[in-house]
Amino acid sequence: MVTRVQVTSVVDAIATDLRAAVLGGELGPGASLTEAEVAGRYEVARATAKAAIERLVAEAVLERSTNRTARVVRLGPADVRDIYLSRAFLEAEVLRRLARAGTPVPEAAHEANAEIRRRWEASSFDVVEPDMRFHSSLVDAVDNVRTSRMYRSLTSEVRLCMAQVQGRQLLSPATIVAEHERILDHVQAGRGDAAAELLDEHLARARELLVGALGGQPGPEATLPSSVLPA
Amino acid sequence: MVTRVQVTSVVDAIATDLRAAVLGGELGPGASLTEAEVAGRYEVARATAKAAIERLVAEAVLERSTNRTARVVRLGPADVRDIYLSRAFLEAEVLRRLARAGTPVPEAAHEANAEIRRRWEASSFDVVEPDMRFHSSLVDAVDNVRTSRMYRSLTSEVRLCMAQVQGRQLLSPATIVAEHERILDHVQAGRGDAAAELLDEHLARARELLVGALGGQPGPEATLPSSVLPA
DNA sequence: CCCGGCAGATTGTTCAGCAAGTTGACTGGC
DNA sequence: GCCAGTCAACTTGCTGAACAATCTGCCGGG
Repeated sequence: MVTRVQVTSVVDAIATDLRAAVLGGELGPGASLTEAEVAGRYEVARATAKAAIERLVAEAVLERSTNRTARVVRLGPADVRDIYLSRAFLEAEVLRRLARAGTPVPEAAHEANAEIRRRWEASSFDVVEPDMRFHSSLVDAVDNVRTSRMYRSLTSEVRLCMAQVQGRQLLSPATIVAEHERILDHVQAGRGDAAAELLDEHLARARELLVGALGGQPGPEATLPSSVLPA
Repeated sequence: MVTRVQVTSVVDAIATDLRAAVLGGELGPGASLTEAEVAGRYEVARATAKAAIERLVAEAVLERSTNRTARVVRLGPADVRDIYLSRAFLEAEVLRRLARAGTPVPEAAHEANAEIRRRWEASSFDVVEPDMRFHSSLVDAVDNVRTSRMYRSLTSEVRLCMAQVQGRQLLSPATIVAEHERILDHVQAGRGDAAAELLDEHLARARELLVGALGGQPGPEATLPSSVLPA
């Protein structure tokens, strides 16, 4: 049997650590990251720090323009809407394709949803990890590497959102579990359109709560019944 | 009035030039690109060449694993299917949303299609640029920066495919123009599902021709009538 | 013929340094 | 007091040289 080992370069390790720091909230939005600063903190050459920073800029974790120092991105209401809408685009179509192709719902999706339920019953409200896992497992089920890759970049930004609203309560786990369940049912039964519609509402609700937590005004659609939610 | 100037760093310029070389076919699939080689060719420091190469690796124009020299990616039949399927995912949903929201079809889409027709009437068969523009303009019409960004990374890979089949004739311009026209009609009339279905067939056909040109075996669905094309 | 090891090529990373660009504070004029 | 211009400190973009670790191909020994 072949066991693959993950060779991580120094740049990799630093990028990973910095990403964790941002996602963990140790580096808040707008925090500046100088090349020399990073180089000093990890005791590496400036070129190495530069490479790590550039990688995170490419990942949209940091932002920087020429000759200016990198900062942790600050996601505003417009960004959240943009992110959640593109999520909806991808995921809705994925559900339709899964339903049409009759692909059985992946076990991982059920498992992830069960994990949310378990945490909720254990009075834990930190369910973003299994929630992400639920959605990702569905996208991965279409077995398309580019689609999975694109979705991963979106989840990374969603995590960033979560880090920036730090523990603020959003959708209740109970609601999440129930809606996920219904989505899976629709997919399993081949009702792609229904699944897509439900997902749209699910994401729209989460999105507006997130926008609210970030201090934005609710979108116009937030006051309409979900059945007429615009695309 | 404020005019924005595009400041391009050396790394930028080199990456752009190398990308053009790959897309222009001067660097065929599998061609190796040493850091020292690039540094020498442009008379820059190796670190600069390295950065340019890494950027192209991130763009999936080049590929490289640790301690190994970068090569121009060679796209196989599996890659083409993967790319075109993810294109279909994104674009189909875009068409549905445009149709549902009643967004008027962007002028740029009509214009791009007209350009294809003009070139065809001028007996030119190089219509990939306006073809791409047609599809991109539709995606851009939903006005979602992340979606546009994801689609752009796909078109970049499609261009790479085109570079690797070098002028081989694929879909006839006449077919392309007609199908585009019908897709626009469906969208304009609010028939999202019909538009999505048609797009699926359009892309599936292009995909299998491309796979054939790359020497792959046609997919199982290629022999079925397009009406039952799987998702 | 196969295997091991050696030499050259290539990458990962460091260090020191310079030019250009940015930032912020200080100063002088109004 | 406020604005504009100047200047110094900080920061980034890029360079050139260097060294260790890794990879590749070749050659000789078994």
